[in-house]
Parts: sequence; C-alpha cells; structure tokens
Amino acid sequence: MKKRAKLKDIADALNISIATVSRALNDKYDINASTKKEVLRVAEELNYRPNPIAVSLRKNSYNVIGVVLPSIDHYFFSTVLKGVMNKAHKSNYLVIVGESNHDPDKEKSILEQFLNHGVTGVIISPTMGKPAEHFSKFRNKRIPLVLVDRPLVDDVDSFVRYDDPNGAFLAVEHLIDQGYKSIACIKGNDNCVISNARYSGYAKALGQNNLTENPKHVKTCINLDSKKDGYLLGKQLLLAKDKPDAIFTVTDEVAAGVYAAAKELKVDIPGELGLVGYSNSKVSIHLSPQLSTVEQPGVEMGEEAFDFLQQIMLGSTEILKKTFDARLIVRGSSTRHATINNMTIV
Amino acid sequence: MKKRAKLKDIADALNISIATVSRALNDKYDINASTKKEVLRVAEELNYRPNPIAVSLRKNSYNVIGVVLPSIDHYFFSTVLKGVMNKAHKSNYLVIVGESNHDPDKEKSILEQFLNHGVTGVIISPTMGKPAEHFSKFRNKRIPLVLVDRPLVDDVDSFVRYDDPNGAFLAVEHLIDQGYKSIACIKGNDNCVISNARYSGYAKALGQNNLTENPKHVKTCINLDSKKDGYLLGKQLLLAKDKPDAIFTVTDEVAAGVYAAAKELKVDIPGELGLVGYSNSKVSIHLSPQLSTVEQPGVEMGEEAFDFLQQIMLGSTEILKKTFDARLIVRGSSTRHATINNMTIV
DNA sequence: TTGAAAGCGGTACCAT
DNA sequence: ATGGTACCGCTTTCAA
Repeated sequence: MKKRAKLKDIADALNISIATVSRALNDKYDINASTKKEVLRVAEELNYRPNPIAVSLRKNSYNVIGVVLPSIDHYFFSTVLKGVMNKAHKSNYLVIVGESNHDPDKEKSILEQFLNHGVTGVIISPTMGKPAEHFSKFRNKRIPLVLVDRPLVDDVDSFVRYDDPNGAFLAVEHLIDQGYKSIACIKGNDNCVISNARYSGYAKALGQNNLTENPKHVKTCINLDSKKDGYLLGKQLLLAKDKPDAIFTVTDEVAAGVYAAAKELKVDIPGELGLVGYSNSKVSIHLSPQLSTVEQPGVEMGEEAFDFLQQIMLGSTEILKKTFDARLIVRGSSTRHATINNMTIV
Repeated sequence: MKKRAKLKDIADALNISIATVSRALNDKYDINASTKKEVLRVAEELNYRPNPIAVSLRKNSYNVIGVVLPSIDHYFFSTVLKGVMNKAHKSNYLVIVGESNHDPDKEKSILEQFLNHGVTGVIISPTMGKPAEHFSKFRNKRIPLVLVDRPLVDDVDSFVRYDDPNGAFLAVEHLIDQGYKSIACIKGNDNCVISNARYSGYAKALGQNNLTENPKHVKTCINLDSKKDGYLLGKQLLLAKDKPDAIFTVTDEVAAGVYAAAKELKVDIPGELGLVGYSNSKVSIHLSPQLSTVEQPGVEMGEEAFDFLQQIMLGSTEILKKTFDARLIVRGSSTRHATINNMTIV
C-alpha cells in the first residue's frame, strides 16, 4: 500500500520547506514562479492530494452538510435529496444523509451524530411539526439549519415549503369547475401537519363556493397502507346513500385505492366520479384514466433549501422562507368535459 | 456563539492534565474512579463533544463511507441506499452520497471527491459494465470498494448483484406454464448490461422449452421514456400479423406502457395477453390487473454491500461476491387460470 | 521569496 | 494513576 503523499514528501523531494510547498499549492502570490512550477510538477508526480481532514482541523471549516429525511425511498424525499445534491456538488460540498424513518428518536440521534461529526449545516424534513428539544441544540450551537416541507410551528428557522393548502384548494376548485357537486375528501392521519394543511384547502374551497361540508364525506386514513385505506374508505363513500360524485385524496396512493374501489363497484371515472390526488407521484400516470394531481417540485425545493443553507453558512442572519406555489396537473380522472386537454397544466 | 468545549477546558476546570481527561473519557482502565466521575461530570456540564476531525487526523481513520448511485430518485437505487444506511448507522458509519446521473465523467469526479475527502470505503453502482480507469485508482490506493448491481467485467472487485438472467428465466417459464405459446420480449437499450442479462434469461427459457425465438418478437426500447417505449413497441407487437400472446418486459415501467397499448386495442390482460415485468416497483401493484414481476431486493442488497465493505475495511483481502436469487411475484397479469391466488409469491 | 515554528484537538507513548 | 509531550497533515504568522 503506497502511502498517500503529503507536503513533506514534496518538500523533501525539492529540498525546500513545507511552508513554501503549501503556498505554491494554494496559489499564494508571494511565491517564486519557477519554484511554484517545480512544486506543481512534483505534486502531480507524487499524485499529491491534500488531506481534507487536516485542512478542516486547521481551518476549522468543513465542507460537509447533512440531510435528514423521513424516508429515503419515498419518491418526493428522494427528489428533494436530488435537488440538494445538485447544488451542493456544484458548490463543492459533500452531502451526508440520514433517514429518520419518521421516528423522532432516530431523528434526534442522527442530528446528534451529524453535530458531533462537525457538519457545517443541516437540511432536514422533520418528522413532527412540533419543535423538538433537539432542534434547539442546533440553534444554540448556531449551526445553520434549513427545514424542508415541514416548517415547525415556533417559526424560528429558515424553511422551504410547499403551499399545501392552496394545492388542495386548486384541486377542489377544479372539481367544482368541472361540474362536480358533492365532493368528498379522504385525508391522512389527524396528527399529520401536511394532511391537515391539505384538508384546510379542501374546506376553504368548499366554503368559497357556497358548498357546505358534509361530515360524512370526510374520511380519515387509519392504516399505514395508503392504497388499502383509499380502497376501503373509497368503497364506504361510494356505497353510502348520499354518495359523492368526486373525491379529493391526500395522496396519489390513496387515490389509487379509490380507483380499485371504483372498478369493483363499476363506477366510471371521471363520468360518475371525479378524482384528484396529490404529489404527482409516478403512480398517477400509470392509473387509467390518468390521475389529476397536485405537483410537488421536490428537486426545486431541495435546490432552494441548499441555496438558503449556503446563504446562512456565509453569514446571513435572516430567517429565510420560501413557499413554493401549488400547481395543479389536470388529467383524465377529473375532466368530464373534453374542453381541457388531457395533459394541460392549469 | 459559545465555543465548543475541548479537552483543555475540562482539564483546566479540574486542574488536571488533558491526558487524564482523554483517558477518562475513553474508558481506559488505568484511571481513578473518582477522577473519572469528575471528568464525566464536567464534560457533561460543558456539553463536551470530541472533535471527530481531530480524532480522525490523529487516528488516521475516518468513519465515513461513500455511496455512488446512478440516480437517487430511482426506486431501486433508493432502496439500495436505504439498506446501506441501515447497516452503516448501526456500525456508526456516516454515509455520503453522490449521484452520477449515468454519466461516467460525473461518476469519476464524485469518486475523486470522495477519495480526496478520505472516505474509508466506497459502495458504487457503476454506470457502465466496462472497467473504467478511475476504478483502478481505488485499487491502487487500496480503498475498499464494493460494486452493487453491476459487477465489472474484469472481475477484480467485490460485488453484490442480482441474478438478472434467472429472474427473466423464471418469468418466461411461468408464462409458458400458464399456457402462453408465443412470448415476446421488450428489452432495454443494447449497451445496457442489465437489459442484456435479462434478455439472455428470456432466450434461455424459450430454448429450454423448445420454443424458437421469433426475431420479430424481440423489441428494443429507444427512447428515454420507458412507458412510452412500452406503449409504442407493445402496440407494434399487438398489431402484427403473428402477434404474441404474452410479453416479457425489461422493467415494470415498460410493462405499464404495454397496458396502455392493450387497453387502446382492447386486448384483454391476462386473457389474450400475458404480461410479466421486472423490478416490483410501486407501479406494478397499481396497474389493473396487478402486474406479475420479478422482485429486486434493494434493501437487502444494500445491507449486504455494507457488510462486505465492512469486512474489507476490517482487513479481509478476499474478493467477496454474492448473487441474490431471483424471485418471481405472480399477480393477475399472467394468471389465466384461477388456480393461483392473485398475490401468491412463487 | 522563503523557512521555522506554533497550533488546530485530539491520542498514546514514556516517564514518574 | 497521572502528567508531559510528540505527532497526525496542514495553514499561517513572524523573522530572516
């Protein structure tokens, strides 16, 4: 195993001091041009690479950021990570990743690990909306922190999020525009901030259009299996006496379950039942008819999150906030009238 | 900003030497119990955390591994990453991630960056099957390297892969078992190792069952959009005079395209057309009928890859190899006979 | 323009 | 059981 070359090796080879070598390598101006050339030549020859650990220790800086996500194999989060990495690599930052699996304790231990490791900043999509004690540690240490997708209620951190309520609002207004009169909602777990935000958009859209909310038309997922929930709750809705003629679901996966229910009950989509999902995940285009949905620009959000983080790392003390606008993607599942092109983005 | 506490702070507070503090903190046995208790107390009080950079520099060890994947938001790769992280965190390793986007140059630069950074090991799913010059650098430096999913042809590195040909073989034999007589194949790009491996399994299954391969029944994807390819090529196949009664596709996404074509042409699945995909991606269960497919255990592969890497990092000099067995998941798209339960895993 | 040396925060050897 | 100190590889100040 050939040892990694270090400054001293170059210095010895040229019979000069390591200080000079260091300067030559780091483009300091007070250096003789010919010396510099020699140094660079030998460095190349020895395949010299600076030891980043030593540099970090000395400079007390470390080009590594941490990203903590609830679930790495969840499509949306993987696109967020993609966005972060895009930008990070361009700025010569390395990205270490941790997966909390929606477990606050695991989230805490990952943050702890990152902290100990000395990351210069952290981008995190917290598992809960409540500010946890482990976040304040970061603030005390003044380590830059940017939240993605789930701002905390105490509102002291920079964040990048998505306009969840408005996405739901647009979805439901669209259904109303298409002539659906009785619009149900299948929401997620009650303590999920995101789900509640979407539900509020649903309620608002009904209100603004003088439709009264029917409590029997609001269902809540209980299982961990979104599709199954969608299937069961969708069936409940479709079998009820005053069955709805449209359903807004909290995710595309839930909507996929409703497709199954509709198929079983021979309910035509979009003729008898209009449907809009949420997230624009891969599933949505594989369903038939294709599912109208609300787009979540994960990559862009990740990129913006890194930009924010970098600004903070460079010294900005402002609390940076950005809310991405909601965009509805209209497809076959909600278009009764042929007036709207199947793929138009409204 | 409160400065991070260091050994000296603790030492000064107790009027002892940093050597003693270090020992107390590191559980060395030759230390007075009461001294140790004091040290721990003060350490806690000052919220002391060892500086990992300094430790790394001193010990010349660094608990960080790198993972390089072609595409982070591709479901299979994200599950591989998940598996790696599962194990890595348990062993107290940090994971830095890079995305090559199927670009060998980018792959190279990421590896370079990781190398410079001083990672202790690398897990990579190479963009090409050919050994690239940038891999040999790793070997020269003797940095542990484990390949995932795509072993290189020169066969000098440890790897974890999947029995792609056999997966295809099982899929096609299953179709034959189900009574399909004329089985087509929609394969991927010709220079994709994985696709070719699957194709070879298809060919082998035909051969072993005395079915002659019909060149017109072998189609190759050309676009980047798998579903579109599946749709177009599926349509071609279904409109041909001697149209097949079953299709094996290189991925589930391609199969999803075939569903679209079948629907348009009013071809019944599985009655008139049997279909088996590959990867068991999310799509497969959202299609109707659900798509039979070949399972790729990404998480397990990632976990095994980390185990291999760790063995090598701990000194093993063997070339470790593991090929995961193929498993077929039989669902509605390929079961003509009701004898098989819709969800049975064979 | 160059060299000597201090020191970043630890670890571990050698004394005592 | 504890302290003194060299050293990991590099940057940077101070002197020459």
